[in-house]
Amino acid sequence: MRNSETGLDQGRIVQAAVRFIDERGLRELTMRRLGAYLGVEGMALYRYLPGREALLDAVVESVVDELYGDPDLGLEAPGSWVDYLQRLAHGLRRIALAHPEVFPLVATRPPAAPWVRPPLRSLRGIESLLQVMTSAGFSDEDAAAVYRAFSSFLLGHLLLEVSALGVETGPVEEPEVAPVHDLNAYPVLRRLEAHLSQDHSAGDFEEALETLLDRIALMQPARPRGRGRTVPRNGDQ
Amino acid sequence: MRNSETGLDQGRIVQAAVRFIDERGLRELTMRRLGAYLGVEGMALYRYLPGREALLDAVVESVVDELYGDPDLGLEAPGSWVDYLQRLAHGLRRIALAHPEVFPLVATRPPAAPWVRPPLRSLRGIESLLQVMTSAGFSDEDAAAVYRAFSSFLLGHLLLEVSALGVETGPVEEPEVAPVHDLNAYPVLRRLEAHLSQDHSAGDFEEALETLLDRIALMQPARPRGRGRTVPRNGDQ
DNA sequence: ACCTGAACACCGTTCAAGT
DNA sequence: ACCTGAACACCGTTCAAGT
Repeated sequence: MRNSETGLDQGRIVQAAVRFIDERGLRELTMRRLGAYLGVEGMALYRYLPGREALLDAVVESVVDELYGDPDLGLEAPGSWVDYLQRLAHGLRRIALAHPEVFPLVATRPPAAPWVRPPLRSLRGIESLLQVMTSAGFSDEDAAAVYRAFSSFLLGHLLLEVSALGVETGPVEEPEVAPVHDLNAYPVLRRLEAHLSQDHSAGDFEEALETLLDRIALMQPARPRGRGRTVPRNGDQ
Repeated sequence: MRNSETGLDQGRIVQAAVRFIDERGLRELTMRRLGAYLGVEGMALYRYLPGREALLDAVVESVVDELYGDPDLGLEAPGSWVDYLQRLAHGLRRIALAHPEVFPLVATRPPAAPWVRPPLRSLRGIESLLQVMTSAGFSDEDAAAVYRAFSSFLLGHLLLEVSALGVETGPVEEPEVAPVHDLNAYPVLRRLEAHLSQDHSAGDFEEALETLLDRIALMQPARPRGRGRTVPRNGDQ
């Protein structure tokens, strides 16, 4: 038997790294500390990974695979393209909220190819999105445009939502006496403070997603395969 | 005279840091290297800045101030709210493209308050946006919603555009024999590769901005002050 | 086969000492 | 007043040595 209980293992290391980041934040992650976290000397990790950068890439891949690997999500057998995009969006949001400290990494790691955009980083995922859209009758150009629009929608919303959770808080500590800038100089801000501090993320996300899907539906060709979406009637039957 | 020619200075240091990042990338920026870049010993920087984190914050602030400080942009005397939001969006895009290595920092630095969202990071900027929207007749709730929608729009588009430029490329080097994953396993991707690698960023940005502005226009109250925008006629006169 | 210890070149940061 | 040198506690990474 290779690595039954005690032994290291690439998968085991990456999984530990994800947990470590979830618990203590990205900035605390150090090869030596991750080693200690695993009861080992840090230098031992280099038997299984070429270095820190490779570890971070593996962390991102592992977290994103939670999405594409989950059969419950039904990304394999989507009903309609609307259905598919909705599941995909909600799935990614679930990941972002489950690993708020990891998500900025998903969003900013250098892409493998220029057309591989965060946060849908995996070739598998991109392939399946394009597959779904083109099968639904969208042209190649439109499918590519949908991919771009969808990526930027997700990136913007999820990064913002996650950063509102207080991510990147570094070593934390120190409430710091007066981080409240002088609000008196900004009357409108002060008046709207209550509105601004309310959390609208879930609702905003749904609403913007709906808008995006409606916009995509307008590209849709005449007789789509499985539309499953009521779009604002545009004249013809 | 205090720091005429040779001397250090907080402004001088921050400006040097911006240039350093533009030239060699964020990951290369080190207190010691920035010192050397300024002809000084690195430890000398601590006379002017409390530490590295503070330096990064100052870098972000300085870059964002290029926007709010520029009177050409006309953010001070906006014509209509549409005009204002357009100038703001294009101004931020100009910044992102001018400093692609700095922008991820603008996007991911921890916000000063929970309602201060990247990339519109400055209280001054947020105040003026809210001021413009409420003066145009938008309710407080709607003004806050516009602020949120606008932030996530900008964050998504600009981060994606900038990351496509090859940001975060670390120490660069090494084209690495085969970074092209096995495209044969992904037929749709392979077929659409040409479409996907085309750069649509400018057009996509304009189009999405227009859509967003239209969506905002629909919140607009009955008799706006300076509308300056033709919205799809909604029934009444 | 797998981990450790020592080592190297680098960090950020502090502080006494130089000028 | 302003910068430097030495020092400290930490990095990532390599590699010979231990078991």
